[in-house]
Amino acid sequence: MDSLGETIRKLREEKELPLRTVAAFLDIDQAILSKIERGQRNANREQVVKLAEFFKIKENELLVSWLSDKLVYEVADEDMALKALQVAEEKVKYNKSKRK
Amino acid sequence: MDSLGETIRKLREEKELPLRTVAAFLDIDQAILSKIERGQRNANREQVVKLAEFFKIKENELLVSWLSDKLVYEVADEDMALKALQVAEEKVKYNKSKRK
DNA sequence: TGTATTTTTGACAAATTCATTCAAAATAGA
DNA sequence: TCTATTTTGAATGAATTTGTCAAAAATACA
Repeated sequence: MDSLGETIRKLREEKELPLRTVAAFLDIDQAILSKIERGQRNANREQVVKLAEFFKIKENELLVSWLSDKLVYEVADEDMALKALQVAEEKVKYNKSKRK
Repeated sequence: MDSLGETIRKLREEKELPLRTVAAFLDIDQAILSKIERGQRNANREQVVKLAEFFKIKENELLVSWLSDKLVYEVADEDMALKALQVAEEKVKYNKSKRK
């Protein structure tokens, strides 16, 4: 149940790399990466894709992790969070079938 | 499977009220309400609560509709949309159990 | 038709949020 | 302690959101 931040921090620490190295690859300030790892900032799509490339993990897995983090953030503190997520699922399924 | 906008437009038309009337109750310009009804603008929490009050419907139902709209919007155009919603659900459940 | 009413649109401004940079402070390890 | 790394927060600028307003478009209906 790791967040994107926790996931990439673990990966980075496994390889014993400083923030600097990964940040350079992403072409961002290391302060930003530090914040992303601790969930204080949102990564953008491009950064997630590059992170997957850097750590050689499946891009889609990391994208799901990133997207779901954003969703959780969106409904945080709402009593109706779970219900809203379930209804959103229905809506997405409905839209999908409608588009065919 | 109605969006918040569709829901409140139907309610307003049932009662044959002009945008003006509902907008006045919400204390917003009728242009904004027009856009909310057609999904071009997001309502805020306060407006949703007032709309429920105005139309005398359950506040929670309208909040779920509003929240789920935002979630759908967030994952729109993403292939991983459904998966992300499911993972987000797991995360919310996990956080809930953890907070106890 | 013509007229009144309602709805939609888009330009604009204000307010708010968001991302980024930077340097200093805190932390960790030898 | 010395050094490298990480975290923090203030400052800035960019981007997004929010609302106002007036005109245009659509609608209703005599």
